[in-house]
Order: sequence, then C-alpha cells, then structure tokens
Amino acid sequence: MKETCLCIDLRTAAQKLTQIYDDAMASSGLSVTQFSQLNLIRTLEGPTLTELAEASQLERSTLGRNLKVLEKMGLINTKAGADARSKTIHLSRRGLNAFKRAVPLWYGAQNQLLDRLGLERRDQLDDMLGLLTEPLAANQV
Amino acid sequence: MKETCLCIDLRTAAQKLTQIYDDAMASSGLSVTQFSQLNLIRTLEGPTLTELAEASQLERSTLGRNLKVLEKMGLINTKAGADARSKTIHLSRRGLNAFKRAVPLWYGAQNQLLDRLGLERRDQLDDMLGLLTEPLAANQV
DNA sequence: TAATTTTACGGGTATATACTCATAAATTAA
DNA sequence: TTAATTTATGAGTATATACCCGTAAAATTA
Repeated sequence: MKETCLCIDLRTAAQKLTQIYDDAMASSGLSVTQFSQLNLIRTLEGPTLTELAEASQLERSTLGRNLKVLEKMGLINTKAGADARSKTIHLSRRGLNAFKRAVPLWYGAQNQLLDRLGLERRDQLDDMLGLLTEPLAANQV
Repeated sequence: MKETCLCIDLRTAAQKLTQIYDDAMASSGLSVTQFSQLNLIRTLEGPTLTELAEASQLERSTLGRNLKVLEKMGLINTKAGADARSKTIHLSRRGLNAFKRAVPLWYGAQNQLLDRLGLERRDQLDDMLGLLTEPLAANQV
C-alpha cells in the first residue's frame, strides 16, 4: 500500500509540469503562469484585480504582486475603474503579441500531454482533482 | 472539450490540497510541507542537504532555505558530515515530538481523501501524474 | 446627514521555490 | 605535487504564494 502524501505528490507533479510547460514555451518569453494570466485578462476583458483574483483562484495580494511583474514587463496596463477604488487590467499591444506568440507553444505542450492521457483519463483526472479539493468533513479526523 | 491548462489545473488543485492538509494539521504547529520534510529527515537518518534535496525533488538552495526555517523553529539541527564541506541534518527532540503529534492529524486528512478516491482511482491518479511529468518529446511541437 | 460597515487595493512580512554565482573542500589529472 | 575539475553549500536575486493590517472609497444603516 502506497503511503506517500497525496498533497506532496500532487504538488511535486504540478511543479514538474510547470517546468515542462515553461520549457516548451521558453522562446515566447512567457512562463505558463504568465500565459494563463494574460489569457484570463484577455477573456475577461478588463477585469478588476478582485475579479481576476477570483477567476484565477488566487489571493488578491498574490495576484497584485504577479501583475506588477507583468506591468513592469510592459505586457499589461491598468486603467481607472468605474469606481475610484478599483482599476481595470488590460493587455497592452505588446502583451497581446506575446500571448499570440505563445499560443501555439502552449498547444504543443498541452496537446502532447492530452494525447498521452487520452480523453477518458483526462476526464478522470478532472474528477479526481475535484474530489481531492473539496473541504474535509470537520469531525471526521 | 475542456480547454483549461493541465498545468494550471494541477497546480491549483495542489494548492487547495495544501490548504486542506495544513488546516487539518494546524494544531500540531506543522504545515504539511514541514511534516513531510521532517518525515524524510527521519527516515533517511541524518541525510546531507544534497541527499535530502534529491529525495524531496527540490533544488538544493530551495531546501537549504526551507531547512533554515525548521532550524529556527528548533525542529532540526545539523552536524558536521563525513566531509568538511557537508553537514548532516537531524531531527531535534522537539522536532520528533512535533512530528509525532502531527502523524495522526496527517493520517486523518490522508485517509479521508483516500476513502473518497478509493484504491483504484488512487492508483490511476498515480499513473496519470507519472504520465504527465515525463519530459516532452523535443520535436513534437 | 452622520456613523458604521463593506469593498478594493497596497504594503509588510513570511514561506516555498528556482537560477546563478561564489567559495571552500575534495578529487582527479597532468 | 601542483593544477584543474568536481562537489557541497550558501548568498543574491527573483517569482509565486498567502496572511494580516492599513487606508480610502463606497454603501448601508441609524
């Protein structure tokens, strides 16, 4: 019986997978993290920081720091939002170009991995990740 | 057809799972990361930093930083190794106690999740993580 | 309207992670 | 034996992440 920690196993796999995607996408100048963030910004069409944080399931403060990097790279910019408190986030022209450059590289990695898994297992993986990430019952320890 | 990034999906799940374990283990004072590192140090019986880094599949420099935190917490200590360059890493009494306190909490979380999955899916998950983390074929993009 | 609460963001601090470079020690080669 | 290489660690720098707190603006309530 396997006794390794599900959490650590999953985390280690995620890190390796990140490396695989990053390698595949290196020539675009974007990491898979940045690629995904740019993609979300693009599809949400000018989200606020809070909206983007919810969509990416990250803490607001985390996302804020990530975005600073993208802003420093000139890939995104921000505009005043409807609210004086909020601001909206947008791809710059340069960000959009970088994103477009990266798309085929991302597909290359993603499709190769999907081929390995096959459709059935891809669905199973999804189910399992769903099962694993539901909160624990409190008094069942 | 699902178009989400396998890498991001896996990473997000790993983060949520980390939170779940950390919550379950909170009363022990250890995070699941620390728990696993203490466990490795214990089972490897005084590894060097490099040995421990290999076993945990982390960068040496990363592990070195992680260990500093554990050392500051008084959970581990280091001794001069066989080599004047290297040092070996050991659980302190306090570290062992913390580890023992955490064991049932870890099992509580782990077993609850294993129950959800069942044995068959647990094996499938393992297979899939293996498939996903093998390097990509270079010219297949 | 004035006071309170909620919302949006940013900064401080901290862990986890990796890459690169520096240094010192050990090993190998000349 | 001296020089070159490899090995072990650590420090600098950087991204990714989260928690907590502060501040300002908006919304709600009294």
